Amino acid sequence: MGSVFEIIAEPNRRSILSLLGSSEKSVGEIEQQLRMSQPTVSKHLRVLRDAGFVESTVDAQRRLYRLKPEPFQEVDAWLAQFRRFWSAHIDALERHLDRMGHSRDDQSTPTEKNTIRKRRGPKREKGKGETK
Amino acid sequence: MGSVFEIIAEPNRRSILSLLGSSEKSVGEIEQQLRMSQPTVSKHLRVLRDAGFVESTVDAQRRLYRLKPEPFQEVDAWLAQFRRFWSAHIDALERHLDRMGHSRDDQSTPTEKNTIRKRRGPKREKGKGETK
DNA sequence: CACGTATATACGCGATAGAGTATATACAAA
DNA sequence: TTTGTATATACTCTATCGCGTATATACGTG
Repeated sequence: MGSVFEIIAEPNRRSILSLLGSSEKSVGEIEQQLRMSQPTVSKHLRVLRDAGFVESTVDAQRRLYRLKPEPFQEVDAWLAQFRRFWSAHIDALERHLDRMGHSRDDQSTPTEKNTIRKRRGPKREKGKGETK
Repeated sequence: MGSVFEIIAEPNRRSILSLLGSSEKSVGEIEQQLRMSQPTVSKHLRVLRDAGFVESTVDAQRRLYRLKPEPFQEVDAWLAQFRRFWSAHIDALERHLDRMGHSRDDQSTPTEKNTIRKRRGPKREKGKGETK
């Protein structure tokens, strides 16, 4: 599997990562708390480990998995190129997040606003709302 | 297509987003600069617009696409839960990012670094190495 | 050693995404 | 209107993903 983005595209994998965010866990614990089948958990963990998101240590028959930071930072690095851009739109953003029922406890940068509208003369119509 | 993560999982879409990061562009410009076929560009733009990553205005026969900030922030919000975790590992992280430059489809990381094996019975060990 | 537990892997299946080709639509200029 | 340009969509094909089922492997205990 290619990039870190493809890795975190899978909802169950994101759940696993979030779960491991609190503390390291065994496969069985993950299986139980997330209500996924054991093979499914193992396979996702395999993908996550190959991608560097997690690492494991052996404890008797158990494997304890925990997060590794690097791939997250890679995502963050990609996201960084858009930060300056969205910082001017935080208000609209909050509406958006509220609407989706997401909790946003982030700590983003509030800074300048560079809303550069460069529309020209009206041509004829507007029809901007294409099918949604 | 479900989440924002699935949207940005596609490499061509990430390229489009990065390109639009500099300034708004028409389909033709994207097609040319990224060397993708026109239908491919249009379809990706459709996906991106449906997901709220971009919006378009009409300029004669052209459509000018530009970024919208909300979905990026959504990704950022998810990432936030891991920030406190990786901040302790910045040094290792930088090595990681340096090393991987930008190569795709690479997961060569030898994840078997500190595998604390505590078994004692020699049982006929099979390749614990992750076959990939 | 046999057994139970914990985890990993193999295999087949159904769903779906992305690309290519062809065509449809919108608009402008002649 | 006809033609040319710019973009969107329909359709088909192929590859891959994620799951379930079944089995293999590893380990501790009796």
